[in-house]
Amino acid sequence: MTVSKDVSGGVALWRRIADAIRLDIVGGKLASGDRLPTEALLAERFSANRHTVRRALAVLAEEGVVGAEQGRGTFVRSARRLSYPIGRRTRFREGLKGQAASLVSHSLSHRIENATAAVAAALGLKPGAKVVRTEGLSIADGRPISRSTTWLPYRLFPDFAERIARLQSTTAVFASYGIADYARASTRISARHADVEETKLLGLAPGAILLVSEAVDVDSEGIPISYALSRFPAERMELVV
Amino acid sequence: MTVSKDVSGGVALWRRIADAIRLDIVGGKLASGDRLPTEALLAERFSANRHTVRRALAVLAEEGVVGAEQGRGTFVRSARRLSYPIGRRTRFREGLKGQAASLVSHSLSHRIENATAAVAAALGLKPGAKVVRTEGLSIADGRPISRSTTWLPYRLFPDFAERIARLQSTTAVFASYGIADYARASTRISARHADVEETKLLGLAPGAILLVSEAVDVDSEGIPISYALSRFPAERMELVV
DNA sequence: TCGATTTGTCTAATAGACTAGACAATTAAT
DNA sequence: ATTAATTGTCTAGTCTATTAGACAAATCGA
Repeated sequence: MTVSKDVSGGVALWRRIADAIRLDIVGGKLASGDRLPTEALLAERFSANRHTVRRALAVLAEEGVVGAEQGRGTFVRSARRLSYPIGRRTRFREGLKGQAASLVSHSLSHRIENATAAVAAALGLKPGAKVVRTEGLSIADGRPISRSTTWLPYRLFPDFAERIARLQSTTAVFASYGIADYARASTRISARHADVEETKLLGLAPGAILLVSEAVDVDSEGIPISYALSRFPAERMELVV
Repeated sequence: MTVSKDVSGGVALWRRIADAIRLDIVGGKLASGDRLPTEALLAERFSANRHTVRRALAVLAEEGVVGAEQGRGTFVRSARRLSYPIGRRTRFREGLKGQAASLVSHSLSHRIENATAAVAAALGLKPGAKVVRTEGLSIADGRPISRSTTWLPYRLFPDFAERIARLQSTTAVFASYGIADYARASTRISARHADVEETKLLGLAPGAILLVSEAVDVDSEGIPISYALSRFPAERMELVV
C-alpha cells in the first residue's frame, strides 16, 4: 500500500492509489468486511490530497470492491481472486470448479480464416491453411473473467463453431469429435493493458491490466488441436502452475 | 495497435500509445530495423494529436526501443522479449541461457526475520519461525529483468545470504548445502503495476506492468526450501510453462 | 537542384488531475 | 445531548495532458 507521486509515468495518482488498495484487497491483506483506514490516513500514507484518495475510493466503490458509509468509514465489500490451475492437464471449467457458483461461457462469433504465420506455427500447419476461429467470453458469478480467441485446424474440426455454441465446453466439443483426452503442450504468459474492446467486454476500467496466456493443446498423439489466446483481468484472476 | 481516447481510466493517452507500439515490437509484429508508420499516420490511427504520438515515441526512444531520424522516419532499435521457462525443474540461469549474452544477479540485501503468515504457509513453517530473507536483482545484457525477494528456513540455510552473494546462483548455493536437486512445487502468476522502488531498480517508466510469480521450491523429499516472490517487467519477459 | 516527405521546435488554448481549505451530514461513544 | 470522528459537497487555484497550427531542418528521389 505504498505509491509515489513525483513522476507519474502517465498513470494518474488516483489510479495508482486505487490499484494499490485493490491489490491489498484481492491479495488478502484486507478481508471482506474490514474497515479501510480513514480517508485522511490514506491521504497521508500515499502523500496525496484527500480528494485524490476519494477519487480512488470512488472507482473501487463503482467496481463493487469497497463501499463507503458516511460517519462510519469505508469497508471492503468483495475480495478474492480466482485461481486458474495450469498444467499438462488443463481444463478451464474443471479448474475453476468450486471457486465460483456459476460459470457461463459465451461464444461471441466465429469464422473460417487462413492461418497467419503465428497461428500456423502454433498449430503445426502451413501458413495460410484454413482454420476455425472463435471468440469467447467467460463469466463467473456475473463477473467476466476471461476473453479468449481460439484457432483450430479446419480439417479436423470443420463445424467446431456450431458445437461450441451448443455444448459451451471445449472439452465436451473435443469429446464429440472422438477426442477423449488432450493435453496442454505449452503455455506462454505475458501481461499488458486492456484495449478498448476488452475493457468493454470484461467490464473493466480503461487501462486495467490483463494476464495473457497463449496455449497450445495437443491430442493423445501429440498433434496440435487448438491454439488459444486468453486474456484474464489481473485483478480477478491469477494463474497457478 | 489500436487504442481509444474517450475515458482515460487514469492512464494518459501518450502512455497507452507507447504501450501499444511497444507491444507490437516485443510481440514480433514489428521487427528490429523496421520503420514505424509516420507520426502523422500514427496520430490518425490512434485518433490523437501528433504531439501526443511524439511524446509516446519519445518515451520509447528513451527506453531504447525505437530511434527517430529526422527526415527519414522512426525505426525499431531493439525488440525481443526474453522467455523464462517454468516447469517442475525450473532454473533461472539455465532457463535464460542462450537468450542473453550476459546475465548478472545482484544480492541487494538480506536479513533474518520472523515468518509472516503467508511466508510460513508457503514454507510449511510455524508463523514467526526464523527465516532468511534476501533481496535480489537480475540484469540481462544490461537491462534489469527481475527483482526478487526470497525467503528460506533459517534452520536449513543459516548463512544463505553470504553464500548467494559469493556464488551468484541459487542452484549453486543449494548444492553447497548438499542439495543436489530440487524441484518447483508451485508457481502462482499474477500481474500488477510496478511500485516506486521497483520502477527505479528495474529502470522502468512509472506505471509499468510487472508479471509477478510466487514460487515454492522443494528438495528431493518434498520439503520446502525456498519461497520466492519475483517481479518481471512484462515488456521484457514472458513466462513459458 | 527541386520538391515532397518526415522529424524537430515553438506558441497558444482547453480540459483534466491534483492540491487546499472550509463546512455540512452522519455515526457512535460519552 | 454533546462531542469527536468520519464521509459528503462545494469553491478555487495550479500544474499537466491534449489539441491545434505554423514553420524549421534533414532526407531522399526525380
